[in-house]
Amino acid sequence: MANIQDVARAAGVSTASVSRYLAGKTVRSGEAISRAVRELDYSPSAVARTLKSGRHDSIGVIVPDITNPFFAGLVKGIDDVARPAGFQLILGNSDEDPEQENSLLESFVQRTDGIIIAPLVEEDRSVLGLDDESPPVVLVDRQLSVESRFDRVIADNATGSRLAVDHLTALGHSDIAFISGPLMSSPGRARRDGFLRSMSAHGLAVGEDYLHLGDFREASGFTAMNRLWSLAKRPTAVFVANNLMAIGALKALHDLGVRVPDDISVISFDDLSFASLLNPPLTVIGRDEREQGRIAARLLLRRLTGDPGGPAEKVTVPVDLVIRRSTSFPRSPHRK
Amino acid sequence: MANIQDVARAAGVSTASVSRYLAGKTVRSGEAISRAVRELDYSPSAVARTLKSGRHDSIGVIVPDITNPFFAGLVKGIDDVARPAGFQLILGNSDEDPEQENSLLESFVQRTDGIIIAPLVEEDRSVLGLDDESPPVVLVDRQLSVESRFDRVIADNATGSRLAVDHLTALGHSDIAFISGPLMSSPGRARRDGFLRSMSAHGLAVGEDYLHLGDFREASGFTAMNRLWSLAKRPTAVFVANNLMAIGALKALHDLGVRVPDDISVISFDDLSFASLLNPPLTVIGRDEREQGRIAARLLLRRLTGDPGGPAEKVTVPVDLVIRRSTSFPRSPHRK
DNA sequence: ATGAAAGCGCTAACAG
DNA sequence: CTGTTAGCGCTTTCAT
Repeated sequence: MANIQDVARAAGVSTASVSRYLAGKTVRSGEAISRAVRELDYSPSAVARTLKSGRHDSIGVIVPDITNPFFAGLVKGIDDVARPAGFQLILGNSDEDPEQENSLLESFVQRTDGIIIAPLVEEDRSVLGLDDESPPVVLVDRQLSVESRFDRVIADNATGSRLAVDHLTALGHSDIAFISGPLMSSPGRARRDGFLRSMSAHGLAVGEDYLHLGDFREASGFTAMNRLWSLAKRPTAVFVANNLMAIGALKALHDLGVRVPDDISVISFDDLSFASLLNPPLTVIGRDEREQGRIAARLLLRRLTGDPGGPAEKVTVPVDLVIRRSTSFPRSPHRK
Repeated sequence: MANIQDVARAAGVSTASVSRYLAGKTVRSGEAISRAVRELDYSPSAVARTLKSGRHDSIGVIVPDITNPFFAGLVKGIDDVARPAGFQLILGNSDEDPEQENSLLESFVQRTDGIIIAPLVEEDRSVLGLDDESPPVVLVDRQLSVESRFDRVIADNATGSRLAVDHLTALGHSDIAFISGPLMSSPGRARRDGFLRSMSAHGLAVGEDYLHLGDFREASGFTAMNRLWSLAKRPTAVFVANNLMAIGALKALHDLGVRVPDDISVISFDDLSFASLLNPPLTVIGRDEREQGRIAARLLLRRLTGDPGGPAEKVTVPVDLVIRRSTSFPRSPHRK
């Protein structure tokens, strides 16, 4: 591989001139350099460049589950604004595993100019352990409990839960179960708290039986739904804290031969591109994840290219209720 | 940020000793170095290390669409084997755009020890332009037309198409339409060729009307299906070349009020985790994408840690027919 | 086992 | 505008 010295020699100039030429500055012998570059098929070493300049021209994104369409959309949104700004996107999938998240984060701190991350838990030690030397970090979809030194863009989870409960109660439901995300994660907790608060605002109690803990993955929704249906007093509606668990729950009901919404109403957080194709089409609390990604990227770019200091900013993105066919008024007797 | 010199100074040794200590070699003053590292919160610069050693300890993966569950699964499979082997995964999404693919590839050539890519087209100039200096590359899911210098792992697309056609004809269909992927991509072409060949093996002709070109994305399946249904002589079955286009096609049929499989049978390439939840559950040609990812990763690791030379290997992964409910014998009259 | 020193390839003062 | 030069932080001979 040719290096800058080879080019300088071939063009009969100094390496500095080549470097300047490469940086787009006007150089007297640009012609000759250009030719030398072409003939030697020279391309500058990004590693050396980074070592010297400290710039990577790339930003890192760490998500808990790239398989989740929500995060896939988020990433696209980030790409929408990062790429035109001249930044490569580098993706990492923590797979809901703190160790992987930590190793990804450590790696990205060294390899990127800035990081956008959806931290696994509110007390995320990896993120909290970051010091001033680390590149700017913005939190997306999930936030931390104690710290507020990071920019962040979060969905309005409390309102989302309220919309779901309001919808269900308006239909006449009162026996409403909840399949929660992990309470260590900020959306997990916020959605559950919102659910509980809204229920009690409606004067409705929620028994232990009706509160199931999941982990945001499909299998846990499946398990929780099976448990729910084995209860002596079955719920007439269930609110599931995310899309993947909702799929699991739907599969469980399907296997059980339970009809939705005839036997039970189902509503979930997070829309899906194919939600309308499901049987039945799924009623959801949706939001614009791509826009959420764009906002996060803009927040990060501001730190990168504008004022690196300044107080941390929190932006909340709205959610909305998308009524499809998986919810209706309670129809069947729901005792076993 | 402390550097190796600071540590050496604090420990009263040379930088060489620190470097050796870091590399896990036995050093006399390991104790002192260890303390210095801890006190200074030292962590070695990956960039400097790479510049010197040439190693990145990471491998790059470039896929056309991270939103597609197939590729998401593939990436997980790669991660399954790359991470235990000590390699970070770095993901890039080319978004079916040759320019993005090229920029990603150029970047990854500089930042990784090896690359796994699903090239957009068979005549992929970015990949074909790679020279001996580039890190090893393995092709996954899609291959190139001319070159065979790359290891690759490909699905048995021809068999997949045959299984689909056999299934449909066994049900009694003869008016079978096909929504194709881009013919510039290897699976696009292989699946279409396989379809045509199988059809003629059954003595069935395929009119121009029944051959629609898509781009593997949802919207194109939607459009194609609408066209198909506006034909004077409608097909009684349609074979869609991938999962995303199948979703689009299903949406079109749904909007049109067409019943599946009563009015038309639908089968597609690529399974989906939620295929059984669709209305109706989708009959597909499936394969184990995660395993496909694992194989690709193993192929790459062999180049990285074992024999870098050796002839390129091609492995073909099997496909299978998963019969659900979207296909049945032709029932309704299908003339307009 | 250890230290001195060269150098990976580049950029950015600095002096001209 | 140009060339000289000093590193960025590390690994790795090469002597010792």
